[in-house]
Order: sequence, then C-alpha cells, then structure tokens
Amino acid sequence: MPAPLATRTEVLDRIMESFRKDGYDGASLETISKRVGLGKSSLYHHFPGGKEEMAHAVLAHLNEGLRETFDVVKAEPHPKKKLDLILDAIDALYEGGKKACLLARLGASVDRIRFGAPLKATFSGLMSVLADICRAAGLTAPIARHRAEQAIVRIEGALVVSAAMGDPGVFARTLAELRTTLLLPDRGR
Amino acid sequence: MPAPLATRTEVLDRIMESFRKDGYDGASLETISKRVGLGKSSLYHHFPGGKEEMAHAVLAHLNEGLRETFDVVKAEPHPKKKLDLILDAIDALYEGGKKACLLARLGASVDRIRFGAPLKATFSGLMSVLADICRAAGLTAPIARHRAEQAIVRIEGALVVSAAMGDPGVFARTLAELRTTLLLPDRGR
DNA sequence: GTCTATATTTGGATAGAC
DNA sequence: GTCTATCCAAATATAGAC
Repeated sequence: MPAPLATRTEVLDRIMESFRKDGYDGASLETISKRVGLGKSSLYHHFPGGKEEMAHAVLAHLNEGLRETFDVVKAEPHPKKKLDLILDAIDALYEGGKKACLLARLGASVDRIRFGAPLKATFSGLMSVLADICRAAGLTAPIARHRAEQAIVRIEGALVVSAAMGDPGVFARTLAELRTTLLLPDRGR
Repeated sequence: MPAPLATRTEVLDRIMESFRKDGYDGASLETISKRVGLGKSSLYHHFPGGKEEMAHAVLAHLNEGLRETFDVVKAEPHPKKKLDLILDAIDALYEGGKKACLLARLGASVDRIRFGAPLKATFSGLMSVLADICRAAGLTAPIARHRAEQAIVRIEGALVVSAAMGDPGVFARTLAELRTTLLLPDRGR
C-alpha cells in the first residue's frame, strides 16, 4: 500500500497478487483495494467492468509477460538452454513454489465467470512453446506434444501439492526433474 | 431435492459436490441448500459452525471414503493390481477428469480458513499408500517416496489442466501413463 | 429436523465532491 | 484520478413456529 505512484503495470501486478492468493471469489474489492493502495472508486475508474474486468485485465497482463519470456526463449538457439530459460522464468513467477498459480485459481470460477477462453489460450501458448523446445531437441511431434502437456501438468500439480503440504520442496523437485528429463530421447516402451 | 430421506452421508456427498464445483468461497449457503435439498436453517442444525464446519465435515467424510479404498488396496497382494485398484478409485472419484479435486479447491482458501492440517493429512495418506505400492514392486524407499509424490503431483495437475482446457483427455492420458510407468524399475540416470 | 421469516454483515457498485 | 459517502444485493447466521 505504500507506493504513491502506481503505474498501470503496478496496479495489475497487485491485483494479480490478490487473485493468486485468494482466488476470484475469495478476493473482495475491499482486500484488493487495500493491497493495491487505491480506493474502490479508483479501481472502478480503471476497470469500469468491476471485478470481472480486473480479472480479465490481469490475465491479459500475465499473457503479455509470458510473451516477452517466450521471445527471449525463441532467440536462444540451444534447446537445453531454451528449457532452462523458461523454467527459470516459471520458478521466478511462482517464487520457488511459494506462490499459487493465477490460472489454477481463476479456473475454479470458470463455470460462473467467463474465463474459459483466456485460460485455455494461456495454457495452449505455454504448451506449444514447450513442444517446440522438445522438437528442437530431436523429439517427434507427437512425443513433443505429449511431453509438453505432461510438463505443464506437473508444474500445475506441483504448485497445488506444494501449497497443500506447505512444502515448496515439491515444486523445486518437480522443476529439477523436468530440467533433466524433459528433453531426453524417447525410449519407447 | 428429490430424496426425502437424506442420510448424513448423502448430505455430506452433496455438500462436497458444491465445494468441488464452486470452491469454498464460491459456494454460498443458498446454492448448497438447493443442492442438498435442505433449507439453510436445517443445514445449521446439522452444522452449527456454518460453512466452515461443513467444509471440515466434508473433508473428514472424504478421508473416510479414502480409508475404505486403502483397506481394499491393502488386502490385494499384487503391486500392479494394487495400483490399478487405487487408480480406478481415483478415476471414478473425479469421473474421468470431469470433476475438480476438493482438496485443490479448498486449498485456495487455506490462508483464511483453517484447512491446512486436514488437507496435508489427506495428501500424506495418499502419498504413503502409493509409496507402499512402489516399495512392494521392488523400488527402494527413497525412489518409492519420490514416485509417489510425483504421481500425486501429476494427478492434481491433470485435474487442473483438464478443467482449464476443457479436455478430460489430459486426465485420462495422465492416469494411463501412471498405470504403465509408476512401478517400472529404476534406471538411474 | 425442517421450515419461514428476519436480523446482521459483507460485497459489489455508483454519485458526486475535490 | 482519487476520495468519502452511500446504495443495493447477496451472503452468513439466528429466531422461533411447526
């Protein structure tokens, strides 16, 4: 609440923190207002559509941040370094497993609020970037897609389990294993 | 609202459905009341502590159901059959990935409501059962623990991603892969 | 044990001054 | 652009009849 100058990015970052921590339904305008450091009316000035518009704006904001990361990754030629870059970004985003995933939290309200499309888009984007890396490492397209899907599954699951167990180590171990195994050649079965 | 006789188990099952679908904050007494088929006052008669007590009761109810499954699993001697039994139960519980995980949903409110202990207990229980199966299949204790942890990570993650993508196939593929790989001998690295 | 009715609080949203 | 004050609806919870 201190910062007197709140740029739009800062505002969005803080609203994002509210939704991440409490979920869409658990985050009230009251608590968001306090966290952002702006009164409710000021929030409505920036987001006339209220809480729902805030959530959509936050999702778009997250997507923008991810796109920047993706651009950096694409500029890197080595597959393993690509992977490390993206997992570093994910590790930082969730602060080593101490913070929840916005997408998972908003997903809980997907039946009542219209988050379906942006949520799906974000996951799809992440998935195709990971699949690209897998293919660059020499894996076939179907295997690459499957690996990418399971990587995201494991990242999301690790965040859920880390939070429930109060143990960020779960997340750390999961990321570490992805780093060493995601690009390994396929061994068939 | 049909069932005129609502045994406590039925009531708990329906409340559980409410929390699974909408999360703790998203489930209102109004919607719970409708789903259960009892008026709000009747709910308070059964759960004087209100919504929070309902959630705790539902968690205890889930634990009881899991314990019964665990007992059946323990009676089965073959590791692979043990695994299949437990994954069948999980598949049924989440209806092939179409239903969300109560634990993940309640985890979103863990900072405001006191779910930490029961949540952790449930995950720990599931984890130790899976680890037992892995050890019975010949894996060492540390490997078994790690495999069990990652199995739960993947199950939870698959539920999150399936819901967000609107594709239960993610869950199905994840379970299928766990069936064929969880008990495989360790290959070192 | 369940209901109707009501109290109380909180949450989302707006009006209008500065 | 931000604030204070306020409105209205919804949510939690209780009282008391049956």
